[in-house]
Amino acid sequence: MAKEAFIALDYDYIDVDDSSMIRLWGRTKEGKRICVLDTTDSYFWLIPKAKANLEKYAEKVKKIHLKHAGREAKVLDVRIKEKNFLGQPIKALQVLVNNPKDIVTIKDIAKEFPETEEKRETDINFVTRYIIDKKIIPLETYSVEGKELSKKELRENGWNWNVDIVIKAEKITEAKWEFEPKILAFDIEATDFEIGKGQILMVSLANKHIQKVLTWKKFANPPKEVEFVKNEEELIKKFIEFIEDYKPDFLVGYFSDAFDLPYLRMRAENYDLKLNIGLDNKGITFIKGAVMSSEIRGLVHVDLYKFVNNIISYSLQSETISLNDVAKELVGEEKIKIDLGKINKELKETKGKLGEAELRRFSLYNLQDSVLTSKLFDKLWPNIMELTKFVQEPLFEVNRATYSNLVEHNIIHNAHRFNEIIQHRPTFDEINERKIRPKYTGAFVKEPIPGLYENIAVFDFRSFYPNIIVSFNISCHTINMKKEPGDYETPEFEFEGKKRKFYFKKKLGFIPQILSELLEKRKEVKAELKKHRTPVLEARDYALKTLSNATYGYLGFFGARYYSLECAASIAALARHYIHKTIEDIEKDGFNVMYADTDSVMFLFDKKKEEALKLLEKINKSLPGTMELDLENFYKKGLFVMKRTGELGAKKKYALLSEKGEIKVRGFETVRRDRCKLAKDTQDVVLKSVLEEGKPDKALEYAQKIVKQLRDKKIPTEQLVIRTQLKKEIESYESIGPHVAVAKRMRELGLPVKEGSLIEYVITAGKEKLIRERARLPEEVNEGAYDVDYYINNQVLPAIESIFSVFKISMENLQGKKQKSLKDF
DNA sequence: GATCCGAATATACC
DNA sequence: ACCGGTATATTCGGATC
Repeated sequence: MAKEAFIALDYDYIDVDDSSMIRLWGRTKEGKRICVLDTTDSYFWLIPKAKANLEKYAEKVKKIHLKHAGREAKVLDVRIKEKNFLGQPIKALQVLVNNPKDIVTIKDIAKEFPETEEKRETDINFVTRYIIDKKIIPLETYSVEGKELSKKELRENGWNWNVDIVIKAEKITEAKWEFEPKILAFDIEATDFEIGKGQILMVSLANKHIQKVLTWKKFANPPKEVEFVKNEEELIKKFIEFIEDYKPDFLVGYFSDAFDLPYLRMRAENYDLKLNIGLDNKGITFIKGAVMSSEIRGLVHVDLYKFVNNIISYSLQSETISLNDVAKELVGEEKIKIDLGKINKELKETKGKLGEAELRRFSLYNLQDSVLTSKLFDKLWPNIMELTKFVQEPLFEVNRATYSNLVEHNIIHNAHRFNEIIQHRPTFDEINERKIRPKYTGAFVKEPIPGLYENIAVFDFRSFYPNIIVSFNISCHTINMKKEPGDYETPEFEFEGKKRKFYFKKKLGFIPQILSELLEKRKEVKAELKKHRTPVLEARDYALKTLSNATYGYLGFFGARYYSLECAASIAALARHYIHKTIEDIEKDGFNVMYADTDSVMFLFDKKKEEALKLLEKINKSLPGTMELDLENFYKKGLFVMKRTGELGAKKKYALLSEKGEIKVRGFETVRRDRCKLAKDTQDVVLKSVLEEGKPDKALEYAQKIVKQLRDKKIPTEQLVIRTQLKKEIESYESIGPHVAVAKRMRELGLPVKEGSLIEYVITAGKEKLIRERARLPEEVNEGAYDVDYYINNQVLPAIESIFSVFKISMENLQGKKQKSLKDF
């Protein structure tokens, strides 16, 4: 009997005889690479029609067997069990089969039986099934006891795996030990951005201890990290060798799912090389979906870009999620600046002959990318780890998961605690039906009256939507269309053209319960965080916040297993009800509520802080369930402006000055990335001088100075660059805006533009009427060639006009008076 | 040909 | 296709005078 403390980093399953075996790929406490073999039942559920004779039905199902895919597909056993489904207790058949791959064929036969109402859990991956039933959770540490397979036994089975030890598990128990992941970050440089064209010039590898660049482009005085190889083929061989020798747990890249690994594969194929860097000796699996994934068995491929894009980006300040911007914000370091376009052009024009200095810099650039990726991994590892442990799906999946995936995984991995049969993934037809349903009414936003205010209090609901779900027990399992005694109810609201109410049973549903546990855990973590802040605790808090906040959106998402537009609409209706009630309560106490958006209210507290706090307490006493209103902050000043069109106050646009002197800007051009720097900076100065000093006149002088500088062409072009993202394929635009026109130009120039690219352009002066006809790439713009009028009238003035109009300073009517209009400068 | 207005588009707020 | 609705602002592009 062998015994090893180990951690499961990766999971898969293989056919053994007629059934399937789970492989847990991981690391032992001593640092050996391990593969643990284990088994679990493979099954799905049949939900019978009400009149079905269960015993007879079970006997019939039990007899299903057929030859399929070179195997005997058969039902091993059928068990009649008491289960819950959609909140109702039912009797269901658990159909155990010998191989999970046969579930599809067997369920198709069982589906035709007259007794069959529904089939469920046929779309649960066998790895997920294993994790649910055996509770061997990814990234948790265990101890395994079992039989170690000898080299001979492995050979006999044809199991040529690149691990130190293979154990057939007999017993797996929890065991606490510290795991430090051994990672290797990598990055390639190639002559072309497009996969299928060009070749690989360099590969860099890095972690805390290693910095290495492999290249066949030789040059004098190379940095010490650079190792020259003969040619591209040798480069790929060395890369494979290095990984084989170093034996990392994770191979980490940035955008490597869709670039580095597919590129490497393509070039390796060119030399008949196999990228056998996985532990199963099977190379890399490329999973083509809407976005490509590259999976290496046992050596988990982490693509940090996916994680940042799906999960982290919403909490970042960065305007893009490029490695440069993200690393700058999260690890305080940037990429080495080189002109990749120029290098690629030179490579093409001189058939690959770059200057020595350029190559040296290029190699350092390549290395820095791996170094940044490695550091970014260290920073994000607690987040990835906490989410993985919490939702209990393998690291590879969590790395690439979206919010809805995470919410759903969390539900799936908890359903068994409630004896629930898991709802199926929606079919193509169901998705299409859901997509065409009309939108429901969402949150309430109160229109502010434009002006500069003093002494503002802000209250907001703590985790508003999650707490509504919990307090009103909202889920597709608990919803009632007609009121039953004791039901919770929504206010009356318009839903799909009718005035109506929805009702929710008192008996706690399992989704609200999972959510309430989540909120409870977050409370504990928050309390813990008050005592001591650690990266792991912060990451745990972020994971819990992410999951709880995404639950409401998940319910209204057409791809969700537990989709319910009625529930999502009910949550929104309750949110509207409680924000209105809060506004009324505050107004009843004599305060002036000037603004509200979704879960927050702003009102003039008139220097009566204590009274405001007392009111907060009073409101809280009247709130049901776990709902709670918090004091967000007190502010010294707040500015609200008018919409550009119409005489209404603009929603979602304000600036506040806190008592500590910090300015909080929302919605203004200052915080928008599709405005030029000059407009944003000018607005920022104007906002600051209005809020901090209360001096609009001084701000006006500043604005006038900027306008004059513009007219005199003293503003550097870089301040006038407008950045707009290409959100679709270039050809699919109906309306060609400036950024689309520029993207087309870039494509003609051979520059890399694709969906998602941030297009930079400057508007130049000229006779052409349309703006897009005068939009140019920044590098195309000669000094002073920019269109002064455009930047004054379309960029700078719109950003400040609305602020000045609060102080009755008009841009037009100032002509002839003591002060001059901005347009005169 | 100038002008008006809705549609298309991007981005932010919560 | 990969969580929801609410909201502002800009530019295009076609209709209208």
